Amino acid sequence: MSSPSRPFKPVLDRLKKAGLRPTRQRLGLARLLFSTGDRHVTAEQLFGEASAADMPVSLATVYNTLHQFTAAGLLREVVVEAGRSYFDTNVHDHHHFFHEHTGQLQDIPGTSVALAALPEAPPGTRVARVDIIIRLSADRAAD
Amino acid sequence: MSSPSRPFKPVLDRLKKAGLRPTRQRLGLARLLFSTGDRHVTAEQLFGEASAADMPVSLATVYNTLHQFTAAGLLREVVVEAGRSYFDTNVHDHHHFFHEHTGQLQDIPGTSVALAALPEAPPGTRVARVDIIIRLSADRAAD
DNA sequence: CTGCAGTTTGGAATTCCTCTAAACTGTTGA
DNA sequence: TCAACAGTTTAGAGGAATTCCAAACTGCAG
Repeated sequence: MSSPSRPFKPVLDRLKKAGLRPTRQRLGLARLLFSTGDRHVTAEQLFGEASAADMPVSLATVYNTLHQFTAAGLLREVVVEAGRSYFDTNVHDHHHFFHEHTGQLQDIPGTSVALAALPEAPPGTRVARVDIIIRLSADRAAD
Repeated sequence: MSSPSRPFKPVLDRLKKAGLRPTRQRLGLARLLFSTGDRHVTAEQLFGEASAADMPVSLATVYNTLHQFTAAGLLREVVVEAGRSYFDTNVHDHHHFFHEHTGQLQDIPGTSVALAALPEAPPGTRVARVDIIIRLSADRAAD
């Protein structure tokens, strides 16, 4: 059988804390998102996984849920390609490799990238976040 | 009045060098793009400017041209928001402020931001580019 | 001037995503 | 337990940005 609620309570609690009613759909999507380590998914991908797992959910709900989770701090949205949003289950401070040839996004281990200097924010603004994306292409043969 | 070909030959030459036939449309768009210092434009914006300047050009051509210029190294594409591409006339090594509240993109002066350490590229890949985007929000009143 | 490869174009098509109004469901309180 | 309502879900329409397409156009070599 399926074992519905494994390391599940934490997520359930976080949903409640965020004021999100723990519905069948949200719990199902949360399980897909959070039960296999860090992930980077698009809405379409997650929708596909849910369908494949016979978890009836509409695409609109997948979008709603991803945005609600993001607002609640359970996910982080990463923009690397025009016209496609990735959602990252790792909400800690970190940056990304983006494989341009495959469209794959990958976390960069915490400390191996850092800013030497952060410029001052223009007057009237404050830094909301710093995104660093290292774009990778397939290696050309040795020079 | 309008003085059609001021600091124009350089662009014309660059187009030729890139194998792009210097057509009416491409020259016109190049003038809009390159005659007023560094800019960050979207396709729709540029299309609007061309229309306003009585420069007949279709939206499809604006898209084609922006991509061809980018491929030729005259422009650089910057992705900060899902579903909208900015094209930057500054192709030198630099990074960006992004004003989340206005959608405005702004160059960060060359040296005021730099990486302390660049992680090794995963096997089989090489670093194509590093994008740093500092996202700004409106300053909340003094803490 | 002619011919053609390279360009441009309007409109249809596509892709992602959001909106809407109606149906549904967790929770609360009697 | 159960009614009732606010919060959710949903299918499909709607929308924004971008690409595709096939026909018309235009630099440029000869």
